[in-house]
Amino acid sequence: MARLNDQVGALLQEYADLLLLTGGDAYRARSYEKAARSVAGHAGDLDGLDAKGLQTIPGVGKSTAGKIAEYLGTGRIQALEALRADIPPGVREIMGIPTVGPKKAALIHRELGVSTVDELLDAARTGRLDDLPGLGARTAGNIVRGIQVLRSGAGRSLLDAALALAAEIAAAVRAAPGCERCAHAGSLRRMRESVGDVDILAAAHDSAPLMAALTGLPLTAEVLVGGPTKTSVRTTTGVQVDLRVVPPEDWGAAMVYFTGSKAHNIKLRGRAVKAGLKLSEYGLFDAGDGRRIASRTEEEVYAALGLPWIPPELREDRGEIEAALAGGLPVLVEESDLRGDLHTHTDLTDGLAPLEEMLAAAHARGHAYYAVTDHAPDLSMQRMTDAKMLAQREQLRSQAGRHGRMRLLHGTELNIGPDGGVDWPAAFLAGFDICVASIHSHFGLDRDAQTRRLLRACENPYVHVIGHPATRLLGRRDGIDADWEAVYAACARTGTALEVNGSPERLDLGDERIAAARRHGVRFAIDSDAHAVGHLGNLRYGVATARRGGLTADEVVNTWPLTRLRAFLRAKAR
DNA sequence: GCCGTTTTCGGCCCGACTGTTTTCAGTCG
Repeated sequence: MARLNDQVGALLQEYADLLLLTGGDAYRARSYEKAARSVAGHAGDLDGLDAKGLQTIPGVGKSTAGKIAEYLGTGRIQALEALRADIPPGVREIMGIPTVGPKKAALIHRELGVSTVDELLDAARTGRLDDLPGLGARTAGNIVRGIQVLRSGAGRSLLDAALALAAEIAAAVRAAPGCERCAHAGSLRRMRESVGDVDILAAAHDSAPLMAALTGLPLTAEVLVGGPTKTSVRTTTGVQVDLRVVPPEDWGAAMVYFTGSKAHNIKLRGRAVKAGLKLSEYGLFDAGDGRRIASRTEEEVYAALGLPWIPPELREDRGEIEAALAGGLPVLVEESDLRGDLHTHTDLTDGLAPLEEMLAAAHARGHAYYAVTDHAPDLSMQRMTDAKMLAQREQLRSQAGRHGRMRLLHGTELNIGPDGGVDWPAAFLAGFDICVASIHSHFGLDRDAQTRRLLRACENPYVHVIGHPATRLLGRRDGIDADWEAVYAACARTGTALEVNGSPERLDLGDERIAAARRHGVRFAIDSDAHAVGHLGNLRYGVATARRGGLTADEVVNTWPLTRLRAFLRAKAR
């Protein structure tokens, strides 16, 4: 089950969406949206708060607190259920299609009776949308493309949600009588950016109590397969979970087998065959007499194949087995290598928490340094001004020494305009300790224009890091098109770091581009892009993505001591 | 619906882009 705060946040967001779809006051809807984000990002637990306590959360007033309290008490929100009765769930789904908002979704539903994405796709393809006022053939084409983008990521869970689900299930299975070990495997263990299902592996002599633990969970909506070695369920959130139970002595071989990837396993089995062995989920055996060679631990299985243990993030058959054989596996960066975070926000722009709270939370994470990088004025919705930024700098300087030995850097997240220019003239930029620069709009420019744009940003002596370089949103938006090889070369030449943005919705750069960029000698920054205290932990997903790209600690500038990092930042402006 | 060094009403996230229109509505970040 998702964290209670997230559940409530999702309900408030749904309420806001339904208000918009029913033509309710947009400001009212925005209030609920704001409350939804605020509640989800709230550091404390909602459970146990009364209506008065709830109102201490920013953006939560009397009315919203009442709805949350109602949910905590009864598990329902009457007002929400009333709106749900009016609007089919498919209409809200339609609203989630890029280029479709509440107005178009409501219009299409009202005029054509369309209430599912499939019906909309049909209506778009048969030209029925063109008859509606304000909609034309181009709109229909955009809707069809939008649905395709959405579908390409459909049915997949993002890394943070999948890991949380896996942890909850593994804990329940582990508590079952006779369970000796339990852990997640599959693409989730390889830390892919999104996963289609969640694989859980457990070790026990008797599987029945473990299977019962899974099927009996409140989050289990439906049992798809129920056998002695494998049980598959669908959760209330629609995710398929497979639980496999193996004898404890087979644990290592099963872990290798169920972690995959398929291509990695095929290569391992081929290697086994050549050595007169047979590898399966039950162990590594002598092909002749069937004698068991190895199976208890992963290390044992890999060793018997003449290989060192290979980190799961690398098991994609992208050369890791060859590298392992040659003794050239990279020593991958670990979360504990990170000394700081170089891209974070506060409530001065679109963050949720005030500066002091973010600093305190960052200090609690043990950071040696921490950069505050709120948005700059070109993102006009954030209403940044020179004066506000300078006041924040003063505020930050006054915090120096109040958070142990953590050093504070004053930075900003600049906006890379369509021509590659950024907010503020050089003289103002020179006042920052660090500048991240990111693309936030004009995603549709052609390849040449996007490349020129990124190259110009790299050439800017005050731009130290390119933030979320590809600008993708997983399952919702493909990134921009650019000549990436040219961008990597420019980053390497100019000493500009590329960000590995740890937000589970971005993971940008992605693993394959990281691997390509590092061949140019590019440096990277693994950042949380935190907009709330709870997001500071996003570094975990950034590290996982960096590991998939094969990064070592030395290639990541925020693993460096502050003096080396500062030298890197200074070198840019020379 | 929320909020307050313009404080109990009247603002609130502004500006650009897209696609449909000839002056604008809807969407997005």
